[in-house]
Order: sequence, then C-alpha cells, then structure tokens
Amino acid sequence: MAKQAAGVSHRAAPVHMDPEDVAVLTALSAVADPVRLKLIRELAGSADWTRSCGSFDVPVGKAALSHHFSVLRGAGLVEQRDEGPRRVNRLRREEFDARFPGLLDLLLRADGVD
Amino acid sequence: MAKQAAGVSHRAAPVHMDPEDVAVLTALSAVADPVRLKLIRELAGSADWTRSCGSFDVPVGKAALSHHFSVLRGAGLVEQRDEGPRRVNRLRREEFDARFPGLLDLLLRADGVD
DNA sequence: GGAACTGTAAGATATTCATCGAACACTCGA
DNA sequence: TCGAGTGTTCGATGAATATCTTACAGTTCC
Repeated sequence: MAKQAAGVSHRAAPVHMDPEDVAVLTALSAVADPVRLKLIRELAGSADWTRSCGSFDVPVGKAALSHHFSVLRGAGLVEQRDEGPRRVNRLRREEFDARFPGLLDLLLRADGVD
Repeated sequence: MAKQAAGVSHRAAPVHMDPEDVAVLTALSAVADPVRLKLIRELAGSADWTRSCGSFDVPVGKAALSHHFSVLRGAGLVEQRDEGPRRVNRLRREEFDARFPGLLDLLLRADGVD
C-alpha cells in the first residue's frame, strides 16, 4: 500500500456542489427546513472554519445532523474541510449569493414573524 | 332566509393570508415544489385576474390543484376572486416582494439549470 | 495499542405531504 | 329545472424524508 503524507486525512473528502450547478428547487428545498435554517443562521454568525458540525445547537441527533449538512453541501450552501477529528464549516456567502441573489439575505434577516 | 343581492357569490370566499404575516419557512415551503413553481411562473406571465385555476398546464388532477392554490394563498403569494363559476387568480407581486424582497424575482428568473 | 471523540453509513420507523377518486356545492345557460 | 362546467372537501394511498439506533471509520492523545 502507498504511504500517505503526514497530516493528510485518510477520510473520504466531503462531496461539494458548485452553487452554479444547483437547481432553484434544490436550493429552496434545502432551505425550507427549520433545522437547516437554524444551522445556516448560526453558521452565518460565526467566522469561517470555526464551527465543527457538532457545535450547533439543534434538537437532533448527530446522525440526522450529518444528513442535514449533506443536504446543505448539495445545495452549494456550505463548504466543509476536515481538521483533525472534526469537520469544520464555512458558509459560501459570495458563491451562493451570485447564484441565488438575495436568498441568503432573506434567510438571515430577522423578521419577527418566524 | 335573507335574500342575497344580485351578482353576489353564495360560495365561501377564499381565505387569504397577508404576506406580512407569513413566516419565512412557510413561504419557502410553498415555493419549494415543482407544481407550485410552475403555477407561479405561468401566473406571472399572464395579466391579473385572467387565469382561472383550471387553466394551468400542470400534470395533476383538480383536487391536487385546489390544494396547491390553497398553499399559495396561505403563503400570501396568490389572491383569488370568484367570477361566475370560476375562481380567477392574481399574483401578489408588490405585497409579496415587500415581505420577501428578491424571492419572487428568483423564482421567475429562467436560469438554465432547472 | 487503546480510549475518547467526531462524524458517516445502514437499517428501521414515523411523519409529512402530494396525489387521486368520489362526493358535494355553486354558477350559468339551455 | 336540468345539465355541463368549475372548484372544494374528504378519505385513502404512496412516496419522500426526517429521525433514531446501532455500528463503523478516522483522528488524537495517553
């Protein structure tokens, strides 16, 4: 077996979707969920690459949480990177906003009715 | 029984939702459906009050169609009025855009990926 | 090597919801 | 008054999906 360079993850890298290739319905479905909306908002309030998946305050187990992040990746909303034992996240603000102008702003606005 | 003035519908008027009172998740869920998205787009391409519910080219029966219009009303996206035997529709562009700026534009944009 | 921690995968369950068919209500014109 | 047309409601069905439990795979540190 070929040796791996030091510090390189042996884990399968998370599959990412280019926001440009995301259908409108995919993005809307991803975003039309209370847990994922909370994840997005919480992520938006933190600096890039500072939040691991398990650090979010949502009322679901870690399996469901993993699923939600997978959906967010598939919508081009979140980028993930392995950092030691944890997987840290980043909200793809610019890219997503370029593909779906205004949508992210809409989600992040606090509007009282929710 | 009290007589009704001529020309007044005896039918229960459709229940409408003020867009200002619609939660973000409600709007997103309403819009994250292929049939409803088609309805919105088709409606956007027609003048106000010119399209009856049955006049839309969607692959569902009339019961499902009635349900979809009910969801759209509940999201403050569509206004309906009885006109004789048919119920005609109007897209609430300004009101909905004031509540969710940019969302309608997003839905109506033709963007190739869909 | 082993323990603790983090996240994913697989299988089962439950809930939501889109759809249909049938019955009903209303409107209009013959 | 009857019939055709339009839309809603109700009940049932099926599909999609959110969730949990359990098991597993990496990573880090002892």
